[in-house]
Amino acid sequence: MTSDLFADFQARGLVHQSTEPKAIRAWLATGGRRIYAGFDPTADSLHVGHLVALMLLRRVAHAGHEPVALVGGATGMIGDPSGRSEERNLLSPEALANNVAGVERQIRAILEGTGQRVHVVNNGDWMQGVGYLEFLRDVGKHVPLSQMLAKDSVKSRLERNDPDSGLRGAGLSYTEFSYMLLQAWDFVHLLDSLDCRVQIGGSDQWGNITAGIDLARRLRATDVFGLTCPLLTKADGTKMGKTASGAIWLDPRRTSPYRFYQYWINLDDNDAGCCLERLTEIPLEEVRGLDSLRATHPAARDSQKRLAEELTRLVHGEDGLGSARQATAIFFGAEIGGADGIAMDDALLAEIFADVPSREFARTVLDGDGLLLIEAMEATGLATNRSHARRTIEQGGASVNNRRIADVAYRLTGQDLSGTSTLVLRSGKKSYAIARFK
RNA sequence: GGGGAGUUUCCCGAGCGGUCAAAGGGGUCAGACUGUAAAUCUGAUGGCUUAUGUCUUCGCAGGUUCGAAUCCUGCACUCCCCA
Repeated sequence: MTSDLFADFQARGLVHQSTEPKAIRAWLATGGRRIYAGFDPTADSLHVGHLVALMLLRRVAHAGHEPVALVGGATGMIGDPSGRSEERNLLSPEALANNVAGVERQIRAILEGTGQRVHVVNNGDWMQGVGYLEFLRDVGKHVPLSQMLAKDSVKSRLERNDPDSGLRGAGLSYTEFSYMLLQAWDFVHLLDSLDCRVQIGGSDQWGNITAGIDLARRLRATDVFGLTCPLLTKADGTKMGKTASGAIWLDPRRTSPYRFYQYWINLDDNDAGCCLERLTEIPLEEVRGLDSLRATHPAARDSQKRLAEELTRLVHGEDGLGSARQATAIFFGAEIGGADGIAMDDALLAEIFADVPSREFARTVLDGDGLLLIEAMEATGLATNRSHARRTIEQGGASVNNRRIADVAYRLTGQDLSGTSTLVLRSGKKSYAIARFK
């Protein structure tokens, strides 16, 4: 099965720059080609910002080609200066190995199931044994300094002055300057080992990609291609996937499926369209349909719902999507436990309320008269003091297991537990706290 | 060095010697509305206990008063003007 991948990319707004569009298109017209994108292991998990590249590789696979995901075990030792204003801190080899393992696992999880052979390679594997002198002779000799200096990633950093000394060009070390040579060599290596002739990446990778193309031409006298996609940004200019509380990660231990799901649900109307195009595999006609629905019935937020559903399923699986939905129902007021509420056990509650502050009490405080709700609210931090807690209750803002409690003198007893030892307190609409009784 | 103005509860900013826990605005917290948005509207907003109670607050330290955030003295800091 082969389709016009290049045309598909264009239709979905995924082409920013490319070398020889006609040649790429022709090259991709035959199935079984190998196309690569690189991922730097700067953390043990990828985040939302990496989704565009991951989805590009999935499209590659669906078009009948073999995706090659390169994890930068070697380049991660150096740090890519592209798109950064300051020198990076170097990672320790141990941290890097851990990051590589985490990133590889995530890439495999997302690319498998496409029915295509998936190559996940680590440039550390072929760079480890290469000596410095050897590299300078085999690679460095073939790269003109003028071209290296002309790259935007280098130029912008060279123009930067050191804030303390005012020294010109203090913003880029020789180490990071050399980064592009490594990435260029990766391309040549993948050309040799896998006959991989296309590298794709974000628009900030253009310089590194063309460096590889030049090197391949000089060393192998053969044509290879490069393609970049626009960096995904929000309509207000801020980065996609960043929130006030940090990045949205793909690892559920860093960002729970619920929060991941919520990120997309809350996406601004202006940003939903391009996300549907670039981050999902929803057919374009359907995307257009959602676009017009969004214009006519913005309140229904079909686009956001669909986006959240597709992406949560992709990243966290059907189970993750299920728990995200359940958590959503509960977060937005569904009653927990009791006759009409959603049945819950401690484990499920712990997962759903993973990000919520919690507090442990002795089980015995629930015996007899029980624990004053006011005290529980203060102890869990839902209220800064007892007066605040009392006020909240008086104004109808307090609930236990999502059941509103308006009685200031209410006392919590064993009857109020929703799991075997857990109880969910809420103040206002979205401020939750967990009380555990052991 | 000389002259003037100021320092108020999270912030800004009113505060007649008693009726000031202290106007008003912002913020914050709740409620209503709503698209889990924005805007809007309502209530609350020192602590403790919940009553028409009590304790702590108005730069710091003293003083005058039955009684002061409000008057006096000294100290600290800030701002403005003239040199």
